Amino acid sequence: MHNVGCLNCKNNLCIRKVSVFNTLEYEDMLEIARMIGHREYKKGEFLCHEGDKTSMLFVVNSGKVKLSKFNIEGKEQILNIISDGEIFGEYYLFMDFEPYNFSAIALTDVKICTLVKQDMDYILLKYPKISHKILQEVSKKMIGAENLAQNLSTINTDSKVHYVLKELAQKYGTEHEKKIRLELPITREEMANYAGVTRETMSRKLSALEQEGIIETVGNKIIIINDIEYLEDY
Amino acid sequence: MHNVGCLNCKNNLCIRKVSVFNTLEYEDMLEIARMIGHREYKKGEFLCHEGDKTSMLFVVNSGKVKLSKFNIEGKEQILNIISDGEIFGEYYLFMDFEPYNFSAIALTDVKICTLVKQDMDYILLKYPKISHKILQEVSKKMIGAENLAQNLSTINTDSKVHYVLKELAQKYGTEHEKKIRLELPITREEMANYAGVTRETMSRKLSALEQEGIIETVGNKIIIINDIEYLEDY
DNA sequence: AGTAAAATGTGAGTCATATCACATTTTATT
DNA sequence: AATAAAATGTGATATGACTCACATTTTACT
Repeated sequence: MHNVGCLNCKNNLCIRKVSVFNTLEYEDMLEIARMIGHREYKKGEFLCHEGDKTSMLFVVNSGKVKLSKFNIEGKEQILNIISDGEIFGEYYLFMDFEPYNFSAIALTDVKICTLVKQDMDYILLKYPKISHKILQEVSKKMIGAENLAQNLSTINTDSKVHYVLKELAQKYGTEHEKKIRLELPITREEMANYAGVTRETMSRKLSALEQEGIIETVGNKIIIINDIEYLEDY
Repeated sequence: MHNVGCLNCKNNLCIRKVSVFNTLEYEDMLEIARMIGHREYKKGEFLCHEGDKTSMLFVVNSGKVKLSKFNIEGKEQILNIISDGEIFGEYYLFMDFEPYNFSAIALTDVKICTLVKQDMDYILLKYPKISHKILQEVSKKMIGAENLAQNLSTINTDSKVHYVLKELAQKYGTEHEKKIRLELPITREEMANYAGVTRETMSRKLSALEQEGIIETVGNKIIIINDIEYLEDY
């Protein structure tokens, strides 16, 4: 981790691209920008650890971050992937002394803006609209978490793999003539850790889908989904 | 389902026992009470179905409700159990036309108070404190959902069973001389559907725990946990 | 109280996935 | 460009939970 000055945001307001803040007046955004701390992390670095007690809001300015939990045997479960313009850690702003229940790990080199709880308390009081925006944000994530839980509870491994493909396609896919081009932000192993299967199983299931013509792989980082309906209908 | 008048709440303000509302002045609570709809459901009835598009806040006045998702094969995954004084459906107040992603089913005969989205919009505007309270509520549930997801991702069936016992103990257990008396609001099958295992596996694992002296069962509805530390340490 | 229905316990067998092992490919680093 | 490190693919095997079946117990209902 590397602390950098406010240079990033002076001319290029990071919070402007964050939906939680972007309905504010420019002057109000400037006020908030003054409270923001800036950090940079290299790929693979931890932004926070499960169990940490510091409460702050993380704004991803550039890059991607995964939120994960690790069980005793060290197995990772990815909960969410956060891209630039998105936030995380927001629910700890409303609970006192509750330790983080996840770790955040940089998937790429990232630039992060942070807001500490005390400042956020002030901001929420002064701009009640933001509360509502955050409620929308948390609500959406809640539905995501519950869908993930349902997916993980299935014994059907195929549908776990399909689920991850659908999730990634929705967030990182671009449609071209009924096909979806998916630029993967994560490795096969991480796809497995998101789906709740082993790396080997993920590898085998993707091969099978390619055999059937449902998907095509281009190297390791791109997947073309030929038949998204097949994945959805399953 | 059975619609009842406001009788329940005239003399006995249901929202008084709800943390989201109970810091308001009495007059304010009365104002809100006038907007409240009242319903009663028999055990087993659905309060809402996954896919429903009506958005309302449910307040459980008496009884217990489970929130579940069902996959295509009909397998149930219980997401949460809501007791009297608690609310659910709150995250749909902040999203437009988003269908429910769970079904709610009465575990006992229940009395429910409801607030429709339009009224809640007014209430949130007039009493901004409530937004903050709801944020706390949703944040807590978010952590619960993520913990559930992690639990379901484990291949270790023992730890899934332990997880459910710990969760239930925390909510429905009473401590007596280092032992925890747990009055179960759900059946073995539902415990299994919460843990993400089959009924048979749940049954066998509980028998094993009883063999080892970790727990004792008293009929089907009471479990005495002799060694909670064993479950926590695992 | 008596009967039907639901919930629970438990044995036997199957099978899909985790695990282990290792070759191969891709990516990162100097 | 060369080398090391990481990621990926794939075969063989084992294992443990799911499935099915049915006896038994508990609960609900008239």
